[in-house]
Amino acid sequence: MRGDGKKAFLPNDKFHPSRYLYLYQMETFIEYILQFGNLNKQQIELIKSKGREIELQKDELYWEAGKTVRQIGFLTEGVLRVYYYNNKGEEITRYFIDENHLILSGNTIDEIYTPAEYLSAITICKMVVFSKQDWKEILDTIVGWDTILQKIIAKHHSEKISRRSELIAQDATERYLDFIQKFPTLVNRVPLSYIASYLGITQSSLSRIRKTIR
Amino acid sequence: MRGDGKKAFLPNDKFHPSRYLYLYQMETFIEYILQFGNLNKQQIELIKSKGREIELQKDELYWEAGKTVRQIGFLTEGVLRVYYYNNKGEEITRYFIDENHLILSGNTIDEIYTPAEYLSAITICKMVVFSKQDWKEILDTIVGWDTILQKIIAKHHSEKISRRSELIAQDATERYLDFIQKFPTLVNRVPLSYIASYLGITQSSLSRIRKTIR
DNA sequence: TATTCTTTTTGCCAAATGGCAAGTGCCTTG
DNA sequence: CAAGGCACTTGCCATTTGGCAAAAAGAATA
Repeated sequence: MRGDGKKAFLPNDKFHPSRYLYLYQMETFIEYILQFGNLNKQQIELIKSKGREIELQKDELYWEAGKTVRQIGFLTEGVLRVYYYNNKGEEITRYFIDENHLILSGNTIDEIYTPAEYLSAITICKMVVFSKQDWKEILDTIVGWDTILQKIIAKHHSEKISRRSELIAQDATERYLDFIQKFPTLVNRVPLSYIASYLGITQSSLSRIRKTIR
Repeated sequence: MRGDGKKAFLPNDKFHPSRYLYLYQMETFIEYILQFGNLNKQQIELIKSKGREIELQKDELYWEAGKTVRQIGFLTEGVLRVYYYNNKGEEITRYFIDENHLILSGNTIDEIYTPAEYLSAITICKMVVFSKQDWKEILDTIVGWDTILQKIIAKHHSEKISRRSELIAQDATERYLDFIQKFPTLVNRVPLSYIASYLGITQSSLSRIRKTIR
């Protein structure tokens, strides 16, 4: 899968697959960042030196409500979901996070961030993570980094708002059609019940709706 | 109303009511900003020198879909609403903006921002506005201004997201109860039809719901 | 105060969605 | 291959919400 059989690696080689894999995730992150602003080689090296790759297993928690978040993460593979419990104790999916999204705890670096919600992996996820400290160092070192961040945040922001508010004006069928149009890559990877709670309908209704569509 | 009859002003006096009114709006803005970070006198003066007060009449547009936004605004009095038209041509209220909120067109300064939605005044509104150019000058001059902004943006962001996503998991009655709890100051100032479209229900349903509640 | 315009409430009925529980299909595990 | 566990589907019926149009209530204006 990774490397596509182009090269054979020997263990302990500095190009050992695991190392290569690491670079691959990081490369994706850099590529993403460069969409929002330019960075020179030195700056890119700094970022690379600070990032660390992690993998989350299915259903593994990345955030937990009430527990301090100490990392900034970038998702390169997999799907996460953010959810909370409403006053009836039901688990409600607030939104999904798919590939190539930054996960900025609370958006500000110097503050301690304690989410009121949970963030867990729907599928196996691969991420690049930075400690808050390293992230702050990047922020202090790279001129223009904050501008890049602001752009990314603004983009995420408007995405989320518009997705959400359009949902509410639609009936259940329209919501689902909208969902598969906006998240074509998620439909087949995310359990029905999560999609249903995201759309604000019951799982059985969604199942029926799905039947009428095809 | 303003000034509360404490003083009598003479026309052309530098303390003439209109001048005083101006300062009052600006004062509110400064006060708001200071919640998010410190500024020295000189910095405050710079901001004051750049801001301009405007008043919007009822139903007057502040943004128009497809038209470039050239201002940053801060609402000190009144209520605005952001709305768009769905594919059935219905007007959907995306959210309300009440007192003490910054209206940052697209969040980034140097870009041209062309909204896809409308922003208009529900009541008479008083605002402090800055041209993008002046705003940029403030940004370039005041160290830490961007940090303050980021905090404000982050706050607005999480407010909006959580308000929206909680709505979708509730039935119509809960949505309304939630609304009056979260926007106690709006309920009596905003026409029923706007609230209904914000909550994703019809006006007549909302009217019926309101009857059952009290 | 009468007139008109706008906003909100209602009645009636249809359509959409929920609740619950059982059924089906698929995958895992022994 | 059998047994159990999930995830999804379905049936049946209750409840909620919508659609439409008319009535009522409030506001604005002359």
